[in-house]
Amino acid sequence: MKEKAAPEKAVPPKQTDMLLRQFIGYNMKRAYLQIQDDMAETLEPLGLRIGTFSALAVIMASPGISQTQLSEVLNIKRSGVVVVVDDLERAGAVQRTPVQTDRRAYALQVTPAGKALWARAEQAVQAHEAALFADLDADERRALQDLLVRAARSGAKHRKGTDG
Amino acid sequence: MKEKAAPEKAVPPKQTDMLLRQFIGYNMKRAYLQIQDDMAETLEPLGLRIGTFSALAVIMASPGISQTQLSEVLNIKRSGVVVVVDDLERAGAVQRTPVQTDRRAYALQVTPAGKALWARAEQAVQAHEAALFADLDADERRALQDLLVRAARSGAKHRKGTDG
DNA sequence: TATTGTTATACTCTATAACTATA
DNA sequence: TATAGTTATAGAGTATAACAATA
Repeated sequence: MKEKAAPEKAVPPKQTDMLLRQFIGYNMKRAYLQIQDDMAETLEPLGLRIGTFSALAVIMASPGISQTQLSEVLNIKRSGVVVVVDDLERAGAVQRTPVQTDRRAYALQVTPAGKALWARAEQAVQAHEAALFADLDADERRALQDLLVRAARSGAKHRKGTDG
Repeated sequence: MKEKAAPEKAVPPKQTDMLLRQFIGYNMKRAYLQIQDDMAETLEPLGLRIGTFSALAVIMASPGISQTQLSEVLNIKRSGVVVVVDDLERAGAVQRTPVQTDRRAYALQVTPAGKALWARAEQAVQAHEAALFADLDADERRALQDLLVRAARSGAKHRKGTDG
């Protein structure tokens, strides 16, 4: 199926991305893309995407949050939040409830159905990650978590562009 | 400018993504997105994007590589490689040279100008990462690198979808 | 028949800008 | 005038599908 008399093999495959392996950004991207598709597949049977899963988690943890606040936590624009919340509302998982003190804003709430959905989704993703990172033991996973959080924090602090 | 009498503060900001922090995927995404924009800004004055930077690195390390091979290393489709190579060729950084043994294929080569460009880009990104991850010491950066590589490898091994 | 590179097209995610209704 | 949510639109990145030239 792929044995065509080995017609050159000009490239030793182990070294092709040698120059990229030195960069944290490259390894981070590889690792993330590796799990992204799998994650989407895990959530699909629950009617969730990565974006709606994340939003649901945040509203679970912060009932009454506004869409603008949600956009800040998720690091996306308010216009993007609309689509995500529309999706969750259509699925019956969250509700836009009026805010008495500010009639422009909505307080987002997770419905009972949404809470049940979250419980299932959280468990599915936990199982998914346990399987995906089976080659790392608990200590290593903790270490990775810690380093990722600190790397993100360090990155945020030393950015050149906006908000230094 | 943003002090409107603190009109509820319904959400304690430290806990909003509490339920997401448990997931490696979430922390990986956060960390990666944190550096992605900065990376793009670092490369822009050199006329490179993350995609063309990566391709240039691979062709540097593997002169004569074909576009199909490049697509495998970069984990993108052949149709996507065309755009990237077009871009690098237009910039005078790489060349499509004919392959005598297979007239369908091109052997990709980095031009002298491309090699000079790579040297500058590599240095710029090294400096960029050194600044961005200043809060991690050398040991911690090595540990992060190692864990990311192993996480990606573990992920690739345990995927459910294609190629188990 | 299968493969290389190519084109055309579509889809996802996100950003920008303009609008409305409130404040 | 500024802000919350909304809409329309556009861009980047990548995917799929079909094609010509070659194997």
